[in-house]
Amino acid sequence: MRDTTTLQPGLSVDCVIFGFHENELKVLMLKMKKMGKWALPGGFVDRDKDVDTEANNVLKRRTGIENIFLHQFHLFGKVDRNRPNHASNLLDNGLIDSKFKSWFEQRFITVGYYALVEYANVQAPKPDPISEKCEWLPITELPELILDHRQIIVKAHETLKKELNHQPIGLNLLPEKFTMPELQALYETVLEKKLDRRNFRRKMLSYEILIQTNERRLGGAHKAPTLYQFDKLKYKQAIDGGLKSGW
Amino acid sequence: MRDTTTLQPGLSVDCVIFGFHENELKVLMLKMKKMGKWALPGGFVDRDKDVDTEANNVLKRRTGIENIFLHQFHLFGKVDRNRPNHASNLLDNGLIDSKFKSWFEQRFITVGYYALVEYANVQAPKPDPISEKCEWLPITELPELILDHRQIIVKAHETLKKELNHQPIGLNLLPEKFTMPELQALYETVLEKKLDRRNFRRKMLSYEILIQTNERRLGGAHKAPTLYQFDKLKYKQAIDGGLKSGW
DNA sequence: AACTATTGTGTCTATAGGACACAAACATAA
DNA sequence: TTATGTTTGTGTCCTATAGACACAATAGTT
Repeated sequence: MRDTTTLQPGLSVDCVIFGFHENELKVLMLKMKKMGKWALPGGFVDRDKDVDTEANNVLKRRTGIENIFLHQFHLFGKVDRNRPNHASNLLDNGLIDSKFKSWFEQRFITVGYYALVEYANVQAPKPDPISEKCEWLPITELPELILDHRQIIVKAHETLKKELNHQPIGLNLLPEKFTMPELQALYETVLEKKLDRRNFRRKMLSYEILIQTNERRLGGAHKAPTLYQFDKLKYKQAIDGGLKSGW
Repeated sequence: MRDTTTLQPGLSVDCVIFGFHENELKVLMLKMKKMGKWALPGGFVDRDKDVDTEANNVLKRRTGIENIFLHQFHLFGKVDRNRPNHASNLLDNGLIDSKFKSWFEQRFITVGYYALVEYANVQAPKPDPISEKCEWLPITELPELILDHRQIIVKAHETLKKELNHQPIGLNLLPEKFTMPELQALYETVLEKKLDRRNFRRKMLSYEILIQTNERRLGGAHKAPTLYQFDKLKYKQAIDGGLKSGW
């Protein structure tokens, strides 16, 4: 714990870090020591640092990744969101020193950010001193979370769904090369609904943001699908213009 | 100025209050005494009050309106957004007492909200003690604003454009009864582009959220347009489902 | 009564979206 | 080597929606 006098009082940042693996949307979470509950990676904001900067630092500290898709999506400002026993619980479980108790007892608001990262790029996520581990958890089966962190994740997911129409998110969540079925599985997972295989392909190709390689993904007992990669320039242009209509 | 000890330190709320009048999108602004610059209506958040609550209070204090469309859209968290001379300027112009100077010198973040109100319902907007007047200004010709308030308005306008596809905003910005050309003018103003008169009517009616009255707006040297009003129940359902595609 | 401006209504066409059929190809088993 | 199961790649049909545009109806003005 840093010297709290350099921190902006009552303000924190929490990051909902999304990854995609085995056809599941996952969130990077920390398991608190003793308490057993899970928490979003977060941080406190230095008085002399931008809020965005701290969000980037959180992402860097837990994943080692920099300069990746990271969007602020909501401020959670209810007065009782860390009341009434959060500080006491932290203290009782030996997670903070008693001299910091009053710091944690004050009313806290938190700024929610969501990040899209390539699952394979985060091999060994790093827990913080008060957490016993840092792991990917499927968004569909979350355990008990501290405070309003479940609500924060729900809101992040809702935002991601809406943004999907304005930003082809695949670039950030998928590896360099991927197949059309894999891209579709990502969309179906985020949107929580099935899409027609042939219509999906037609529409996705119509954006003209994909480059077809001459490689195929072998190994399955069926026709080997072609590998694609994003045309990053056209991808950026498509985002700026906004994708026409939705899914 | 309230006793600052009851306030959440370094946190404010600013409201971009949109109105529609004479085919212009307007924003309710305060003109600061002496300084001459204009500012968004804002407020400080009590330690024991929700942030949303203070945003509603700001709206109530300046317009007298309660329970109206009010959405949080962004937290502005750059460390230098009120630096370096804001507190000194306030003091030099006699707008604050010197005992509050250090309070205003701290780093401030602000939560942006935007509101949609019926212009005619705000006849005499109320200035606060440090403002000489409170008026509607056209969004297209804003004078010099304090701090990053221009940027906040731009972001609010961008958000409104995006939301327009998910929420038929007319209900909040127009009077009880209105004509189709008036509704179209609102859309054209918010979107900053012309729409085809006949196609607009067709699409708007297809939502089935309007009720046609048997009244007409007389006075023009031309065919008198029919007055419509919103079917509030269907309006709500349409919002929940999300309007199909955009403008 | 003629004129002007704007509203109300309808048509045509191009495009996009949803439902669906069939051939091609990779791995495995016979 | 051949047959089989499974999934990919491609194309068609139909409908809904969107954009461009023509013409009649009507309130006020001259």
